[in-house]
Amino acid sequence: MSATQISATEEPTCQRPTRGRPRAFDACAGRQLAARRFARDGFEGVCVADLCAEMGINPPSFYAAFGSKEALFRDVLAEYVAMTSKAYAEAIEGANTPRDLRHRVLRTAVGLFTRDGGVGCMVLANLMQKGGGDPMVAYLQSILDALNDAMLTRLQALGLPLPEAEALVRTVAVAMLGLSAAARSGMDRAALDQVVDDLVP
Amino acid sequence: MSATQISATEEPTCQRPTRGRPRAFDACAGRQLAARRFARDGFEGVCVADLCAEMGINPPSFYAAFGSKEALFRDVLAEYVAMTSKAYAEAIEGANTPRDLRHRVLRTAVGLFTRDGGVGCMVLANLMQKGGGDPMVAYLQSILDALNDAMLTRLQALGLPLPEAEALVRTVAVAMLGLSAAARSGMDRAALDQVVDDLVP
DNA sequence: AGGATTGTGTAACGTGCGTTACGTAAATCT
DNA sequence: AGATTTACGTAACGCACGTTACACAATCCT
Repeated sequence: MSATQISATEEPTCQRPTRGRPRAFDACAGRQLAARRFARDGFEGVCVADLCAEMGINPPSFYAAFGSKEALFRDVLAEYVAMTSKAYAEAIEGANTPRDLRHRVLRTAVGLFTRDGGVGCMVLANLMQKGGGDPMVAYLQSILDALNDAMLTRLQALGLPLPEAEALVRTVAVAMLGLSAAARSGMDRAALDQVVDDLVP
Repeated sequence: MSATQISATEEPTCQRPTRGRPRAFDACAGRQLAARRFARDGFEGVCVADLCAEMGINPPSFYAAFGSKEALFRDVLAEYVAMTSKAYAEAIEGANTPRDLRHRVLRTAVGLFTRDGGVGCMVLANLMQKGGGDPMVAYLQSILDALNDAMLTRLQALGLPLPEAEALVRTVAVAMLGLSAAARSGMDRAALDQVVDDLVP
């Protein structure tokens, strides 16, 4: 909900105004670079100076292009959520039994977590590293809640009673936390897939 | 290895010199408080000023008593590792089948993670939040490696071939990462125990 | 060409953090 | 009592970080 949060500076497509001096760097590539770093190191683990250095720009160019560190994070997070939630939705809709849902969702998660060099989940990584009082945590948690609700609804539609469905959702959530952390720490896709098979009886 | 790292300022027992002005605060209680915060928020998520405020002291007293933030972290981490590794060793030794080992270790982990208000694992929480280049990560990883080696040895002693044993160790490691993060985010012991039962077929 | 608009580089500001200098207070030892 | 040892409180330092002022450069519109 509250999906009317608009990018602070640019629309999703990287079109630029036709007047004035053109940019000397690729802002879209910069966003991708930032997305990778935010997923790997978390919001607090990334500093603007490093991002600027990796993009080959100076701080004023960064702020002109992205607004602020937090605005950039919100942008790449929104794009990440849009992409991944679609993948999870397909996994959930395609599941025909509770066990199948568990397996499909976890396999999908592994596929997402091992993209881009195996960096884990941007949402989970930031949830795991932030303190409870942070305002951003509420938003990250709401993203997770949406996924859990989707799983719960599907499991009930498949005939699973509520208590068992909730327990299964918790199990999948715990497994995803572990898979994300393991992917970030370097475990490769083959090993993670084997772990999923081992975790889904 | 290299176990001769000695506490920067005090021996494990909280004995104090008999001369000079006595302390106006309980350093042992302060260490416990710090241990809880380091496990919950990670090394970087704790600031010295907050610790001082919670202990009711000023920074110079903190440094006189504990040496530095990092020295205090090493101290409480060493104590935590000594305590938990004993618990894990008992779980591993008491296991009679691979499935039993898996279940015992994960149950032990849940018991440890839900102590002290459900704050997760101090080692895993800090591993998950630190970047790869950090020198402290190597030490934290070596603690994990020791646990994994102990599991691997026991599994082979139980007759499990190496590839399967390694895969099972990876599965347990991933599950522990998830359980620690879930405990930190507020999942209670009953739910976590149920998750463990669900993850151990 | 000349003005308007947008981007860039240098250099700095403010804040929060870990840490410490320094003078003062409270205990023990001779 | 005086000297010595240890701890405390105030205040500050140095550094890294997010962020911005300001002057200059490059492009588009008329």
